[in-house]
Amino acid sequence: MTSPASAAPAPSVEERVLDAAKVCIERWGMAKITIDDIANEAGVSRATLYRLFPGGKDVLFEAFRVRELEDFFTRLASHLDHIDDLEDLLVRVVVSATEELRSDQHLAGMLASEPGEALTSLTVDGLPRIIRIATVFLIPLVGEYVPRREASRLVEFLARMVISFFLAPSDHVDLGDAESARSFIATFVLPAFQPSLASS
Amino acid sequence: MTSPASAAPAPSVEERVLDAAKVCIERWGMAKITIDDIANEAGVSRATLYRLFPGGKDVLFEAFRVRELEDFFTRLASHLDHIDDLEDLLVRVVVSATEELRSDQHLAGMLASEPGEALTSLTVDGLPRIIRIATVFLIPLVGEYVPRREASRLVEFLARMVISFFLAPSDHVDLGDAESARSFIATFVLPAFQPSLASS
DNA sequence: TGACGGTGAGACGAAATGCGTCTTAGTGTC
DNA sequence: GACACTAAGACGCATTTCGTCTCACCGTCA
Repeated sequence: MTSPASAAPAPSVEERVLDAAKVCIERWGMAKITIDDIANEAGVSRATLYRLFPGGKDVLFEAFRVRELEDFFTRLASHLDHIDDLEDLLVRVVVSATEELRSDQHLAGMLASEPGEALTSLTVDGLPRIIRIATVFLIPLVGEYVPRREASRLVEFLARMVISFFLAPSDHVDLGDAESARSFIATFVLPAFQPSLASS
Repeated sequence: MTSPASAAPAPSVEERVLDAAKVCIERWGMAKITIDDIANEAGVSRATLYRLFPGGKDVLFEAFRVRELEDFFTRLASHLDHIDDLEDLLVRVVVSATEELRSDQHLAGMLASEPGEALTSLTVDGLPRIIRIATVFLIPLVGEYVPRREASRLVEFLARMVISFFLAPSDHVDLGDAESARSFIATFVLPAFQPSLASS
């Protein structure tokens, strides 16, 4: 099993539990999961699970969502190398993020079978967390072009727009399309965050 | 909604409930379903559900499985027209049944996420029911070639073989392949049920 | 109109399930 | 041998689910 020669770096117990949570969620949906399901799937006792995530299901689910988001932005950031222009960077961010959202089978399944839960985690409950983690991941990149304070507002704005257009596509804007996204960003984003360049 | 001009013949309450059960099973799996889930999905009160299926979940699930099987054999029988030879008929039966089993997404999902439940319904618990319904559907066809008593044994044998080879494929026999199935039937089936033709 | 069957809503107690904490015993490490 | 970590599972409590029941409502038909 945990062969020392294996390429994988022997996942920690915490990671095993979060992986198990993912399996359970895909199998049964968030609404139907119990602590025991996750503990059994992870091959871990319930006591261990409470030790790792004091607070039970709420804390565990929060950790799960954070990890999912970190994975999301890690994949996203991997598409953002070697870009030396703010507009190009923002276009790539919204296009890649939109593409990834659209191709996320897990998310699609959640939206289909548990729309309430899924929408909540993308809006009222989840959006602050999304913005927080997006900020952590994207500030280092965006910060090269705009002041840190502005960068925060910019990342938040992008996150809101990507999610909004993902959940309710527009007839006029397609953030999954580079052309359309560039036009959108040039019109609605850059003027607000680079006023000195608005007339260029 | 229930437009009178609609082609569909206004599904009965019972059918609506069984449809709802199917939706719930696909969404959550059999292990996690509650009576309320099905009642809500069907837009029916719990009282009505108990009125229709006295005995609750067990009775409802039994009815559900029976309907699924009847659908299965109805589709199967639709592939069996205009065959006037016993061997051809048996080949078509096992090939079509195997193909249908292999392409059944619902069944595949069940086998993946709830192997215990799925296997039980194909073997220890479910096989008698499968054989019973297979007999009802196939006896009229097979009965043209062999006596009724023999026909029952033949249908049962075929059902057992199709399920066995579906669950655990063989290196030597592929009942989804017409050539292979014909060879299998000529070797193992016909000699036992048409001994007079065995040497032909 | 009034009787009647079918239904939704929901109350009810009983049973089952899930939760969170705790204790115990086992295992590997230092 | 002390120690940290864990699986297993018992415990009491809260919640959910079950199965039955009553009642009000609605459409149909006499």
